[in-house]
Amino acid sequence: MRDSTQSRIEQWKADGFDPKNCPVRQVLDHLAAKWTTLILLELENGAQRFNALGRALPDISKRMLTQSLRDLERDGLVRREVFDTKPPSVAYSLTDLGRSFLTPLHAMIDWAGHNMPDIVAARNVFAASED
Amino acid sequence: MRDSTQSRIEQWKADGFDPKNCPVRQVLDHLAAKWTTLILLELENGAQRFNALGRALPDISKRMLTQSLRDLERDGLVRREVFDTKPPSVAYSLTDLGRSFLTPLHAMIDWAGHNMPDIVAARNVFAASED
DNA sequence: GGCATAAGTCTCTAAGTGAGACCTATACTC
DNA sequence: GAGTATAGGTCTCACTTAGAGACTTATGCC
Repeated sequence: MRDSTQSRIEQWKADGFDPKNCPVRQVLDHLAAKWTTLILLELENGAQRFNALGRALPDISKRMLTQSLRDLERDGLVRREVFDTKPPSVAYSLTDLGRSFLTPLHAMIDWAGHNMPDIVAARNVFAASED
Repeated sequence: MRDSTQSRIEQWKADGFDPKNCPVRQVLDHLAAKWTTLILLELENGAQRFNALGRALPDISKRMLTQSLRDLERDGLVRREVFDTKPPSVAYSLTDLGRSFLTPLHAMIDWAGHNMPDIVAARNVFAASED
């Protein structure tokens, strides 16, 4: 096996990166969280309000919806706008940064959709081998 | 209070998908987990044994290493081979399926690396706005 | 004999998640 | 004018999950 491609992790270490404090990891830890990706997909078509998001994602609790939206806002992927209606309403929408994340996200979703049959088959084999 | 545009998730629902039981989500829940991606990256260069993986990923516990490897094995991304040495050793390596996942994974990592400055800037703005 | 190594398992505790009650303010319904 | 609904959350409690690290079983090394 060729060794011309050193692993990314090895490179980072060589560059003095502490893997425990890896910035890419910090970003991915947020973005790969269960709900954030679903929220981003839901916002792909345009701004949505808090409760509309909650209805679109039926099994997210308000608590986690709030928390996930805060994370996305903090990282600059989502914009939060408060409108002075009565009662006040809040709209969430993608920033340019958030929109740009959809490309790699869709790449991963497409991979999952495309390879689902193999994964299901592997799971069946694995389950069968456990008896 | 109808939504004017139909989101991708809405479309799936219209197609009879239960979002709670979405197969893509099941796959992504595993693959987007904290450790699985790091393990896959670590295996990119070739097979590794259990303890070698543990040393490469210094802040993973043995418990989670075992569990993550099992998940990856179950989904067919990683192959586990036991060698009858003394004491017996176990090598983990990527399957073709696992290797194919590296493409979208690297796309996401590249995005994170490339957009890190914007994210850090956004976090600073957000932290400043919290006072 | 005592220590190290292999690949885990087991237990205990700490942290994170989900369900859902509750909050403040306004407007509509009867 | 009491009740109900909507908005966008927060708060609490129960439950699940993750992390730290001791323990296991068999062998080789000094």
